[in-house]
Amino acid sequence: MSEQEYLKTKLSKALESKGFACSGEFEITLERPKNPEHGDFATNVAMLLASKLKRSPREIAAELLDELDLDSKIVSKAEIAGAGFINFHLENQYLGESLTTILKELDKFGCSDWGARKKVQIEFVSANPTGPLNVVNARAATVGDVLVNLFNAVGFDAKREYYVNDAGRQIRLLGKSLSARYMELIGREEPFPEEGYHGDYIRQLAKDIHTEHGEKFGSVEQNQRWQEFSELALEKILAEQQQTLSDFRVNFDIWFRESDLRTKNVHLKVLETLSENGHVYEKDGAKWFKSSEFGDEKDRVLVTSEGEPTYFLVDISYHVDKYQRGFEKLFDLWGPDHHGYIPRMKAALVALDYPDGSFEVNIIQQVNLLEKGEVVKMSKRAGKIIEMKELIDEVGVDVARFFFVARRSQSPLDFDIDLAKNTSEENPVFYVQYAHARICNIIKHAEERAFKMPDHANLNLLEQEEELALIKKLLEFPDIVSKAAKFLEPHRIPNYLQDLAATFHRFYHHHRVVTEDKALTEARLILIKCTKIVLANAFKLLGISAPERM
RNA sequence: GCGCCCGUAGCUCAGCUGGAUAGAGCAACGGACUUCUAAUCCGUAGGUCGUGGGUUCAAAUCCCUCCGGGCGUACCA
Repeated sequence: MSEQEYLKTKLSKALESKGFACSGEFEITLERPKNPEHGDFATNVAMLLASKLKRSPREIAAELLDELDLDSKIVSKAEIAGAGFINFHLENQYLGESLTTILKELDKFGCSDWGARKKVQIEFVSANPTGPLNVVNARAATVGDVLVNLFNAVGFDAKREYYVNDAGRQIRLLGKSLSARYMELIGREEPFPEEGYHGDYIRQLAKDIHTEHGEKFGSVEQNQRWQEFSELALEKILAEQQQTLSDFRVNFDIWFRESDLRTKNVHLKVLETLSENGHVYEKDGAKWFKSSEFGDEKDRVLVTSEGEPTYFLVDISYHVDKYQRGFEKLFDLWGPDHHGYIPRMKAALVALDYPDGSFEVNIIQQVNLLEKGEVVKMSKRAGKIIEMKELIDEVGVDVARFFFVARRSQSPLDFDIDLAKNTSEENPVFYVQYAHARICNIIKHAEERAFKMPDHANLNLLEQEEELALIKKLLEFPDIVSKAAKFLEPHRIPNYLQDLAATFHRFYHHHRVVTEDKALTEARLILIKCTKIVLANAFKLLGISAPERM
């Protein structure tokens, strides 16, 4: 049992036996006070009860305190403070011994099981296969990947999925664009499609195909050529995207193809179900979904007057398919340009009787690249776009991942390229990685002095302020992981890492690990080993490396 | 017009879902290498938490007004 659970149990028992509140009536909150003088944990229950019981909070706190019956081996001091807080101070000896939990759990330290193996899925990036991935895709890739790591760490069975929009109008346009470029290459005119894809990568693709296949497509009938070029372009661009993502250490469990839904007519079945339930009507030759009855601001078209299923309809069927594959909870990460799309998708899934709240969307906000303090203006027309691949080649995977996940994903991110490339003290990534490298070096140094890493030591010797601060910081880790997962806020991990690294560096500068004092050396070796474990576990969640030396 | 996101130190951002004196990093200034790596540490300075109201023992946090910035608002995907 963690010290938090211990305190909560004791508190709720005391509340009941005093008749202040029944168990489950409200949640007992324990917080970690900012000010160390306020102890390691504090609770405000007495203040919350004051108005209900019509008594002074401090009076209530005093009675609770009498009733608590705390183990003095765990809690050294419990006192009333301020307006009616109860502050708990943990016993140093207990703190030291709790390090053994970390030694025992190793790479499992920080994990929990509240997910109960529930199947969840995160769909992210899902960029159109009509061009290279951009920097927002890179941000989404990082956030999604880390979220899955977090979910799995807290006991869910979480999967990464990428939706490939390999059907519909855009793919036809892609084929036509490529065809026009190809024909141009072999000296034959073919008008470039309106709203076609102008990027240089299309020209490059045309060249590749020309080198590979020569002029053979020149004689193919136009519709046939468009079709073949659509497929060729799609597969090549998709392969490129997959390569970029895997170089970025993001590995999807499933690449789901929209065309699979279409060939199996899954979307038509969904249309049928919605119709049967009376959620569909016809107007102006189109079929509409009554999404406004489920919280959307207006109704939406499912099938156009020309008989084309809309992207929306197919997307609904995609989400239905996810449920049918056994996922109980669906998370989508979408770009900022799609947030208006959320209400209608939620509406559709509720209309189909999937539990409200089982589908959630997080918007990944835009990325502003900064160079020399200036925003790098990007424009598709001018062909000035920084691709995901370029950015990563430039700054490195570790740095890019850390930067992308270090901010709340619903806020726009300023990505300072100069800072990211900076391999000095200003770069927070090196700051945290350096802590790990430094520990490895100390351990190596200890071994050279014939100190083997001990299995156990007298951890009561760890009583210096910086040692205790470090231990407490380490013990916070499971809580940080849980909350990062619970609130879908992966940025808590980088924040914590910087905090932990700072606490460690401070300890390092105040105390030597390897000294003549054998017992103390052993205790401190265990302390830094635990620090190393927690750092490595956090790095693993973020998908960045834990360097042994720098 | 309507909807969503954002507004906290010069800059980039945290702030534990309502708690105690609002915190980091960078930039600035002053110190610390004969030591287990100075990619580090110690210290100084820096704030009307956009504005005005409300809710209460308590508001950066919750509700409303307004101001400013970004994005969206298709029988497109």
